[in-house]
Amino acid sequence: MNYNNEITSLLIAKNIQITAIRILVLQFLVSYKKAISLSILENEFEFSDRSSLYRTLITFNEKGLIHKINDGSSSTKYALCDTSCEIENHLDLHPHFYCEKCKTTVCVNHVSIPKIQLEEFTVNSTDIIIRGICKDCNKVA
Amino acid sequence: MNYNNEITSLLIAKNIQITAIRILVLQFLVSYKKAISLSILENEFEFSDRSSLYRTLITFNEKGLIHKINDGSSSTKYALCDTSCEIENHLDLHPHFYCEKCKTTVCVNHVSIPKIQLEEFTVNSTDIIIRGICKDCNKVA
DNA sequence: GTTCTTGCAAAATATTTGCAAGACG
DNA sequence: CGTCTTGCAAATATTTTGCAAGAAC
Repeated sequence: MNYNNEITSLLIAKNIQITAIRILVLQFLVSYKKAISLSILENEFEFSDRSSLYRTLITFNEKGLIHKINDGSSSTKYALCDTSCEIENHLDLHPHFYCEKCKTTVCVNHVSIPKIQLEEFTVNSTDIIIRGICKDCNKVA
Repeated sequence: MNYNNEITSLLIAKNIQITAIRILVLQFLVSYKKAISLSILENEFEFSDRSSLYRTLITFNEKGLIHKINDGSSSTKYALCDTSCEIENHLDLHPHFYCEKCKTTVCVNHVSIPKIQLEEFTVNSTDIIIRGICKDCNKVA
């Protein structure tokens, strides 16, 4: 395919073959600003199929374009990785914020994860979920 | 019921009505040392029913006897609260460690959660999951 | 006897896979 | 043509609920 823009460049950079649904999902991810779940994608792309969207997420995650987030809600979420995120060292380096009111999750890119060392364990990574009320929901209340 | 020991005392302290299955589940929780999921309880108590065990966990959680943990595995886990944990202020005050090899989760009681403040958000609580390899699995490897 | 708890069945939700058809290089 | 991707269907896993019977107070 020969359709050049930032989106396709991102895919190429991560060595992901370009397809229509992948472009659309990535466009959506970039514009949505918040973490997405499979069910959000299902609603957004009703013309497509759950399993295709699911496999799109799997692929993006495997190739290091997005990362997986467990925010404590019933569904797994995904968000775009930092540009600094390499596939060889594919870790979330920032906490995530979960709004208990609107149920959305965002990356907190400007805070870094403190490295907690534990004597008894080998530590590979650390995930932080911060819960509370987001700016928009605070306004409403 | 009139069956006095540490287990029933714990239930009474948390204002939980004493029943047979609740005693057994709590005994198991105390001795197991690790976080448990519903499916672990189902295997342990085959004579009982999933929904009863599920509702036991719900009750324990609501009454502040256990807390819920999302360790990134496919199932929700639960662990005994610190004795200091009050129902009015029922938060996990410690990180959890998830072993990527044996898939078990434990409380890291001797480390406390750093209080991360965010300008844009109202912060209610913070959950930390540390991933890696536990002591026992390190020995084997 | 009223309230709370349990067991059974089933629903609801979320995640995952097999397979054949289609698109891409 | 061979490989990768998609759509459809269905399986699996997990969580949750309705309801009636039973236990506790």
